[in-house]
Amino acid sequence: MKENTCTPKIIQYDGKEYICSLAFALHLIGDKYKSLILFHLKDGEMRSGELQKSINGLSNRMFTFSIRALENDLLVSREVFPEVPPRVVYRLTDSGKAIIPIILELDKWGQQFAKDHHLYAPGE
Amino acid sequence: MKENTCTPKIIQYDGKEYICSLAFALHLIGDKYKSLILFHLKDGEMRSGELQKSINGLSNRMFTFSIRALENDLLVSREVFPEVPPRVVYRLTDSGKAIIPIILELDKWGQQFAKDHHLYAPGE
DNA sequence: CGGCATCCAAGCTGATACTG
DNA sequence: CAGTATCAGCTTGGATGCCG
Repeated sequence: MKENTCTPKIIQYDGKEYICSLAFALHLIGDKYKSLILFHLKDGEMRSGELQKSINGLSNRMFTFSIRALENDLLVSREVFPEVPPRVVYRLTDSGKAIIPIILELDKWGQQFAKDHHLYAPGE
Repeated sequence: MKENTCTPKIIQYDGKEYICSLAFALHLIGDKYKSLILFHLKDGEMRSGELQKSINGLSNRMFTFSIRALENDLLVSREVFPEVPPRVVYRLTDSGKAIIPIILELDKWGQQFAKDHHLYAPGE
């Protein structure tokens, strides 16, 4: 096997192979909306609709898709209350909580980069 | 504007809009191969072919595409030596170096997750 | 209210062949 | 050696409509 990949251990998950833990981590949270969803759950549980609306430009389809993946990957847990109308609440699991500091760092880095390169929209 | 996005400041870059610095950061490094490339440059400059071969499964087309984007985003710099055959060397810029610790954290998190959930391929 | 299914357009990606 | 061009298949993601 190749010795010069980041962490040269093959990870098998959900029928796919990842060449290293970094590639795997990116699969888990690197999608367009996944880390945004995790970010918004950092302060505690949220209702489904509330969570979806909190992310600008997130369609219902992609929200369902992303939150299912996060749930399946055990980063988020889902609780359904048997009421009418139905109520669904999402919260972070321990693995999900563990990644929040990294996401915050990434956010900070993005801020710094945007500041350094003057990318903030005028008037914002 | 929405108040409840992660860092509620619109970033404009390269003709696109990002709802927050986290979404922007993920655009810069969240692709399948970009952070792997950055990771492999962390210990110093590398030649083009050497860098490409260091990443398992990276086609020439995607390597060119990714490294061009990283260069355009000022995370990587490129130096061409006027020789025959040609020699091209890539290295991290300061912005690129600044993100390495975050990538390392992400890698570590992925390792931990894989360990916790027994995802490492047998015999690896 | 929560969320699934279908359709379809747009973008991504690998294979291959080619240039300086 | 480094990089580009073209094409075809797959994936992504939004819009819409429907169900419990």
